[in-house]
Amino acid sequence: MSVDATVTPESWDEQLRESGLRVTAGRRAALEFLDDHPHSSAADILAGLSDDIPSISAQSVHNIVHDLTRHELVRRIDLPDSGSARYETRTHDNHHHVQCVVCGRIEDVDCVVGHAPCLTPDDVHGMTVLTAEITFRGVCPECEPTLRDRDPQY
Amino acid sequence: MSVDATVTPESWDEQLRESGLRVTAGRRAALEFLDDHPHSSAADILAGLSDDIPSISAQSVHNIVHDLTRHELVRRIDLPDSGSARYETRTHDNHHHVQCVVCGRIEDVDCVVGHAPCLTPDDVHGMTVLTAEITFRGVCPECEPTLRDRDPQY
DNA sequence: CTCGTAGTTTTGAGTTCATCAAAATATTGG
DNA sequence: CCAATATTTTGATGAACTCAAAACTACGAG
Repeated sequence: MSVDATVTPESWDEQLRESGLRVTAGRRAALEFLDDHPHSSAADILAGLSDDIPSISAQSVHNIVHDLTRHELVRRIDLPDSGSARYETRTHDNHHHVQCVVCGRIEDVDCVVGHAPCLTPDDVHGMTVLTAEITFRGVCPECEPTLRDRDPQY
Repeated sequence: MSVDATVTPESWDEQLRESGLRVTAGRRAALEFLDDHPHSSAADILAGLSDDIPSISAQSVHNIVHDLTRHELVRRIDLPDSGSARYETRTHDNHHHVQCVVCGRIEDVDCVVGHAPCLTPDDVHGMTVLTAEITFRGVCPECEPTLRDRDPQY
């Protein structure tokens, strides 16, 4: 499967250059793939890029997402029961996520209250809060019947 | 190092039995240790229990925290840059966490707004939301000087 | 346009965290 | 105290990610 070309490919090149990163086929392809497939794991990215770039290696993908994360071109997400870290291209809009506890499916949720970091807790033990990441956990429509079979109380 | 005995040890036994779990030395010790050392990793627990229970193995610790998590006697936390999953005994009060992005230190934060799940997002893609977990990320007082040295903009 | 340098990718090995399976052991109801 | 079964232990296995050095490539200088 190849990536959708409707997203202007040049914009990634510009963003890479603006971050002081060199433009390589792997980085461009990873950004395009993540834009089309948000919440992908490193393994997902490797599988998605292997057709276009047969030489790509798992380590390269790890290097790429690591570098892109450090320069905030992608955002890394760590969730329970997901096996591995996920990545997405939406980096500066302070959105959040819903995760189905049954199938693990992840979807975006727009900022809940006001502006980033969205919430102002009382006692943060003297820490300077930079961001607030919210993960809603629940059950998606497709999984509710499954859950009801196992646990009629729901 | 041994655990603090001010927390009634019997209460853990009761909670284990109420959950249909057998009372074993490992489970009791793990609960006591986690109560004194919240946000511990499996490795932390293993190290903390080895003095009292020399025969304990890493696999036993994984079994224990897995079983206790399933029965909601402990809660598992997955955070970025923490290396491994963390566990804590506060399970039913819907509290949240602050994490220092420099040293990784984790502290508790009490529920921010109203009742659990604290927040009601607009579009959750049809999912039934059960919980909302908030992770604040920031810099703790001890690390701010360090950060200023590296990045004078802060 | 060519070359050189420094940033990237690749190759290969290694580490950590966690899971699976089966044998040994311990808990608890009877 | 015994038996049934849950739990721990032992050992093997796997997945995700990191580390290090060699091969390669982007891109600016000349």
